[in-house]
Amino acid sequence: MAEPVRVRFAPSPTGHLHVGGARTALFNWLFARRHRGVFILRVEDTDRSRSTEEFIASIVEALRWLGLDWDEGPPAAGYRQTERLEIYRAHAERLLAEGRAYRCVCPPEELEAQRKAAQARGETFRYSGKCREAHVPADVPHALRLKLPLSGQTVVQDLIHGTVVFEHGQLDDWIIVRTDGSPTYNFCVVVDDVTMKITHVIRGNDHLSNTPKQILCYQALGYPVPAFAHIPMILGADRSRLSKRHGATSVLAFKEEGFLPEAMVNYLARLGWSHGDQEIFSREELVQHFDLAHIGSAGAVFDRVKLEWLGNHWMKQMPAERLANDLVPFLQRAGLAVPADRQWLGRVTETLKERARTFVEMVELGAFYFADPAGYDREAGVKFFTPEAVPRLALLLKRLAAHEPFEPEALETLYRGLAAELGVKLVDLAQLTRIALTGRDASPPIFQVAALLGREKTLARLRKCLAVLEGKA
RNA sequence: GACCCCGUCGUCUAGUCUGGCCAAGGACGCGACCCUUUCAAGGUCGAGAUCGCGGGUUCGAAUCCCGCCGGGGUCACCA
Repeated sequence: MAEPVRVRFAPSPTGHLHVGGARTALFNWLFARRHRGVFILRVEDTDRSRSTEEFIASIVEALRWLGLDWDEGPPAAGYRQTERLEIYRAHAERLLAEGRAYRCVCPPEELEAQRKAAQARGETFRYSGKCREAHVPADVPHALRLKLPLSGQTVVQDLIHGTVVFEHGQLDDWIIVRTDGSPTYNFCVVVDDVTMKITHVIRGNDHLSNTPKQILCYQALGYPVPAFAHIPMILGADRSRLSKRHGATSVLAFKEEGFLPEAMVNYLARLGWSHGDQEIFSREELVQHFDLAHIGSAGAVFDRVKLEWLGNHWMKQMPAERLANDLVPFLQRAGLAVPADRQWLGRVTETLKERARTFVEMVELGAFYFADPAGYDREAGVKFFTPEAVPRLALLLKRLAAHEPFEPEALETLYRGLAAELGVKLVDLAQLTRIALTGRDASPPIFQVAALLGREKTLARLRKCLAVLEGKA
């Protein structure tokens, strides 16, 4: 048996979890679960000015919602970079002692000037190496730079992109510790991944360019280099990196909209990864089939419409109890009374799930179950509130008052009989009833609606409608 | 600008490593029809890709090689 797989997701809490980060987390999680390995959550909060507790809580909430549980990480201590400063300091000191790093006192303003000059000349700025052999004494304020080889190349064996070669001439002695003593991101990542014994670094493609610098750091430290897999980025419709201007990108925003986490996970997994022609995956199937080999190498455009399709698909799969349960907060938010009868609510969701992609839509489509319609859809009224509507409603009221049982099948029999009797089509009676009961000309099957509403409410709404029509006449 | 990555229907993709089964398959979306008490859902059919472009190698290339073009990413004492 090979060494156990250990992977991590390392967000920096400077914002909410966005879909790109969520997919990175998902791929790591799937890889860990697939190989019975360990999934670690690590918080990269070294940027104290932008990192907040609120964002950490938000990211945790998003991961929980998606069902991506971690084996190691917060709230346990030791998984936040701000708690690990001593570890970075020790590693930096060792590099310095072993001559793999050196003190640098070049003033930032001077470097900035050189950067501008290089840019003007059309070149990439690289640190001159001025302090490399300067032997700066420890008692003057200094930054620490990693000493890189001047020639040769570093090869990244990427599990997705294959062999990627970087010339050392393109790299420079980068800063691992700032003048204020704080470690830099690239250095922390290496030290963390090494000390947490990470075996596979699965992260966004935007980090591929940083990888040779990091590999050189592993080597300077004398540690084995983990395997790398740089997954392509998620793009907006214009094929540039997905951002807020492309619309909702926060995972929690999709939760608020009422998407099922199953749909989100299914969608995200299929965005960039594939398993033949299969589109629908349960969490278990994903764990069973996921592999890095079938992650594509091209960026993928985020397609909300396809997510919505999956939203509807998973709604249809979900058992009534689960739907009833999950719908409650959305009812509350819409200001609708939450019915005490959960079983009744379950039956209501059964009639709604075919046409809803999210819980917000479900509430919107089924509001009439929980409150009397506020009015009647204008266009529907024009079409169905004809002169014949009044006598028809009156007749329906009369027949419905004593009809037994008040259930879909019996109601349909009654309606069909009445339609034949009046010489009209069923649809005429059905639509009239639909508008009276729901306020609109589109709803779940009307006999089910009536049965669910019960005789009392059904009659009351028909009566109300009749009154309105007579008042108008 | 330099370096790196990427390039199959509008979108997600199968196929590319191990050339022929691909005059390119599936899915979302779109159109039509069927079903039907409405709307959805479902079913059937259809439009939609000269596999970024140009050369080569080969009996044969989406698949191998070279060049070009296009898009994206990275170049901080940010993460």
